[in-house]
Amino acid sequence: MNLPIGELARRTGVKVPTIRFYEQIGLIAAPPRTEGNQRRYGRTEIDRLNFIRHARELGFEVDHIRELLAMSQEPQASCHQADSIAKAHLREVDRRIERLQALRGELSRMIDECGHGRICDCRIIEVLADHKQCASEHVA
Amino acid sequence: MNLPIGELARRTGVKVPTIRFYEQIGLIAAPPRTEGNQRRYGRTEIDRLNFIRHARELGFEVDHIRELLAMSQEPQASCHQADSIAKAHLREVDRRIERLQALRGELSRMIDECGHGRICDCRIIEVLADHKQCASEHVA
DNA sequence: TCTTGATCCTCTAGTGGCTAGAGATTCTAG
DNA sequence: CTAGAATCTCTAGCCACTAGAGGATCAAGA
Repeated sequence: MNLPIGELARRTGVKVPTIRFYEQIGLIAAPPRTEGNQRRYGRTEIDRLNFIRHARELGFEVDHIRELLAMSQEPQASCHQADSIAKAHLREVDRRIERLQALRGELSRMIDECGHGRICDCRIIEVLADHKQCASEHVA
Repeated sequence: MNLPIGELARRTGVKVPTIRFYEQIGLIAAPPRTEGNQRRYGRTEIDRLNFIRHARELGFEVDHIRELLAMSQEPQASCHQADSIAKAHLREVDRRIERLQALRGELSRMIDECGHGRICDCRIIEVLADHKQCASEHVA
């Protein structure tokens, strides 16, 4: 192993400055250095970064990830905490999906109704200008 | 009209500091002031802020909103641009929904699989650590 | 051994889209 | 006229990075 930071970045899909940033905020530990002061990483860090990247992609906040990581390091602890973090997160994800789907509907209606001509006939501008009644008698 | 900033905020649902911020970044024009240097707004600003707020709620970025606003000001122009901004945005929204739904599935599987015992039996950490095969032979 | 150029280092500052707070001034209702 | 609510400007903070300057180090080839 003994990977330089660039190689770790390549293998985990986390960018070099981001890895250093994660070290700075204590999300990953400071690794050993070469004589010339360069970081060298091992298996552990690949796993840990993959964990972090995946969790970030799933929308977990850094503080949650920190908790999860801490928990994963004392396997004798109860997983009740991890479970409830995940449940809270699931609720949040459901809320987001709901909101995005409503938004999706509105957006595609906007697009459908666009007159494809001049701005003055375009519902996109119109709809955005008027929240209360998003697609009704307004052309006049 | 001649509304003070707080009243404008109340009527548009955009917070006072945010209105000032929008002025600062040039999203809305600097309004006339009273002798005592306080901002006073009219109809125009109510409309414009409603437009902005609605577009932000729909997830449009400020730069996009800027373009849309500019377009709305020359009604003889083509709405092709507005249309394509909205379409690009719709695609982005679709991507987000997709990813959130994948996440949803993973989260609920994680929760189902959590043995409610010790961390070492809990898949939450595990599933997040390993993207490729999210729920297979890994307990060992 | 030397050189080259890719990679690495630290540090500061910037991003987006606000939000919070200090400390001073102005407005308005009673 | 006065009290207190609202306003003003300004700076700094938030999150999770990202960019760039200016310099050091590493690995491979000649």
